[in-house]
Amino acid sequence: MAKVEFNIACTLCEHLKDSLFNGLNPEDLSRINNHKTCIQYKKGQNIFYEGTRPTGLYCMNGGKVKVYKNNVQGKEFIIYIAKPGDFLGYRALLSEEFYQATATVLEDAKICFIPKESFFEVLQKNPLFMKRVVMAVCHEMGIMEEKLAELAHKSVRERLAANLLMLKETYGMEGEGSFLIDLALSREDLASIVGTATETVIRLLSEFKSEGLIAFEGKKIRVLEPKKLAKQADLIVA
Amino acid sequence: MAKVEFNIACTLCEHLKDSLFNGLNPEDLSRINNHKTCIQYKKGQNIFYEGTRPTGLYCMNGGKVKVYKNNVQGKEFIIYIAKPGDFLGYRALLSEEFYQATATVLEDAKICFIPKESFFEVLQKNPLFMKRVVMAVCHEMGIMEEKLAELAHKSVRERLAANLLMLKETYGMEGEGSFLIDLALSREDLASIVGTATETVIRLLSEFKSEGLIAFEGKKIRVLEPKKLAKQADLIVA
DNA sequence: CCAAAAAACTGATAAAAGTCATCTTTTTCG
DNA sequence: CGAAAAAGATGACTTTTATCAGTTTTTTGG
Repeated sequence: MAKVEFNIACTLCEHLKDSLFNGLNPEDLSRINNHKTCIQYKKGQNIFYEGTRPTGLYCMNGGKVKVYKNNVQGKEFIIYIAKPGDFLGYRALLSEEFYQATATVLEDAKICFIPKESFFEVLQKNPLFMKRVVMAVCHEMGIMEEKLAELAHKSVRERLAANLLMLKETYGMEGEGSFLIDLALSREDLASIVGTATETVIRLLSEFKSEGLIAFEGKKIRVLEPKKLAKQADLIVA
Repeated sequence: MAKVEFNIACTLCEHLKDSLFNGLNPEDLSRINNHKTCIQYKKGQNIFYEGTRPTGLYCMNGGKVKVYKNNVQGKEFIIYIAKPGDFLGYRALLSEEFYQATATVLEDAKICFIPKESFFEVLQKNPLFMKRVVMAVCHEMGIMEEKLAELAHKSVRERLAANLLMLKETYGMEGEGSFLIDLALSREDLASIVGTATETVIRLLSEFKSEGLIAFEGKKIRVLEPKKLAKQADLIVA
């Protein structure tokens, strides 16, 4: 499958406002812009692989990408789902390690690649940008700590509810007093997010559905009762 | 309980070499040194609390500290155990958020507090130090990703084995062809590291003991067979 | 040093969730 | 379009692990 290039100036990128590049001075932004390569990926294609060395930064311009680790038996655990505006693969780049996870396209994506040198150059001569990157990394780390504690002590039912709410926050489109999670996620992928078996997710989803908390809309899930779902997630021992 | 101060110059600190402050130029190190307050803590005392705002950075000079989150039912999940040379509470400081975890002394500790302003000043005027901090944060994040995947897909037995090996790597003292984990950890704390119930840890530890993989030495654990323990951890479907 | 508290341990039981087998529905692609 | 593959769904069963209740051992502090 040949790689299809596209091109769009960073200054004209509709997702610049959601990205860490937002606020960069014109000079630095043009440095990024002049060195980037933009590629269109199809669903199922890989962006990078666990165990390989990063050579630059990926910046999402369109689509959705899952970042996941494979365990010995080949079971996936999804660490993150990237959306337009997000950086991809910056953790390993900044710690100068190999990728610890693999990135695969969930929904056809447009992704810009910025070579390591250009990114580091801008990072080094722009303390404010550096500060914003550090803040973002540390914020991400807080989310991970939260996830760890959740994984350690919550039931699968609670984790599924919590993750549906999280997906609603990030990908939710409001309408008809409810929220459509705008992400075509297979049951298997949802299981890899929650950290459970596919069958268990299927069963719990249909429970949530019959309890009127969610509805299915094609491949997508509509959250009908966020508050009731939050009760399911919170483990409130009333 | 009155706080007991102590004082030691950063330049003379025996743990400087293990710390991120290592390699700092004399001027910057003396700035840190001149603004720090060093306090001795007893076992059980708290360093900081979840939900409060960080006002500076803690740098460990002695002892051990657990950093953990409490869930709704009061169950702990231990995110990290800090040892001399480690920074404490820098994540929330750098992301300018509230602490998301609580820090409590496990073994009597000596800890230096560096006010936010001094730390940020050195950070801003010293790009190399900034880079090292960023690398450390991103490395930490990689460890968390690993832990997440482990928690999601490994059994308690495997996780216990993996965590014993991890503790051996960090706190292990070689001797008699085996490694003593130099950390007086209660069964409850070990359960909070593994993410399981105390009773389960007790049962599995005595299994490992009767299988000759570990031995008990007072409150501490000696790893007798790291390789066999690794097999238990790895989930090798032979 | 001794009583009380905390930690460690043990056994029984129940609940949660994984696995396996099978079937149906949907999607993909030649 | 239609066959094959993939995804979704359901039921039966097993395993793991949490929970509860109770006992023993160790630690702590007056």
